[in-house]
Amino acid sequence: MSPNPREVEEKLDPRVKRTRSLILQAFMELLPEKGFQSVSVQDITEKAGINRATFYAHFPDKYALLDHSIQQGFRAEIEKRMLDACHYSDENLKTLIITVSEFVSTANSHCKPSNPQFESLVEAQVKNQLQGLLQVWLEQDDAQIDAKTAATAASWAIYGLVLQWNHDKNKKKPPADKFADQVLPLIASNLRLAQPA
Amino acid sequence: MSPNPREVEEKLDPRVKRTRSLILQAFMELLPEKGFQSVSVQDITEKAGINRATFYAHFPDKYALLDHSIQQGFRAEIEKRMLDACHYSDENLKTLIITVSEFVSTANSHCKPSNPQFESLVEAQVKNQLQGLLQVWLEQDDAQIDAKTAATAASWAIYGLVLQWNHDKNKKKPPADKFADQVLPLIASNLRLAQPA
DNA sequence: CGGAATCTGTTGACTAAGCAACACCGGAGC
DNA sequence: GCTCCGGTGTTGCTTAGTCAACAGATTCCG
Repeated sequence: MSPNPREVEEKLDPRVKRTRSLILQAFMELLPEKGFQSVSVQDITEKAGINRATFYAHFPDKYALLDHSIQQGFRAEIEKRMLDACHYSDENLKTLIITVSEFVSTANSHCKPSNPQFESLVEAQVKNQLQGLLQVWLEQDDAQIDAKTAATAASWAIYGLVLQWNHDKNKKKPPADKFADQVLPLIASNLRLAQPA
Repeated sequence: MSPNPREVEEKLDPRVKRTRSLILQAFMELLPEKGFQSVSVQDITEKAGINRATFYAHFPDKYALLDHSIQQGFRAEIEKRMLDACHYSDENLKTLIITVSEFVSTANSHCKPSNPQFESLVEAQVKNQLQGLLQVWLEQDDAQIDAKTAATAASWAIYGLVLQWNHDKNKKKPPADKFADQVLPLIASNLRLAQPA
């Protein structure tokens, strides 16, 4: 058998766990103070107290590290609110939208000056996880439209709306939960097509 | 050339630095919550996230670890108050006495229930460093009594007085700097014999 | 008492991390 | 143009840390 995914997360060499967390932590501290572009692999390894070669044993480059960080960060937010392992409901959908809104908002504030590579990685990761999550929510029953299609549409819709909301600088940008209330009917009607008849 | 002592402290393998600090930190957190006797090597390595064998690569046993911890702790206090690298004066001597008082006091409070092995290690370490420090203070000039003798006497005197002071439970135990003022003349007169004529 | 359980030190084989050196690239500055 | 400099990936060799297993020692409890 190839290594079990659940094992990979928990029972791995303590050195590896340490090193990864040192890299992640150093990276997170450097991001706000230097911006993504100007933080170098050297900066990270220096702050983490590890050798530069060790970094490359874990990540191909700093972009992969960013990718991984976003993935972990968003996943953590999802799990914190127990949105994984639950079913579809308007209530849960609203919480999900709020989560995305806040995540995108704080993520962008972590990386100044704002950087297209950064933002597109956030977008890709978040949409991807959204899509997977929604699909699980819908997959439990048969329906008019298949779960994957509905999940894809909804994840793009949510992310697009959040982007627009987030770019409402200063003026009239409502708090995340007000925003969620506004867009909820739109997304919900979309998803109900994939709910049991 | 054998490895320079100054290099040993700074330019050593990052893994070694990490591991030692993990051990120290775990130990310090465990001491107050379990007491020295009931802290096992397993507890320490578990909390530090290292392998038990790795512990034994750094310290022969938990007593050696305690010894090292006390040494580091006291040295840090001395350096914080810049008592190393300075000369003899009543002012400096008073600060030194206060430092010892506070160190012994907080050290004992860190280890409950109080333990004879613990206390005797504190005593040995502190007296040893005291002796060395005082000797350096006195060594700068000729005098009636040689520096080593005076330093030894003074370090024992200081430690003995501090112990007595520290065992004045609750009642009438003055703060460290009042205590220092009381005993200062005693120690000072002792040391002045080793001062330049 | 006796044995079950737990902690201790120690060993040898394996793996991750460190280090130094390399070629390579892209920009800054003369 | 040119070099110089700083960052990037990559390599092979060394060293620290991990793991599992071992034989004592100690404690605990029926």
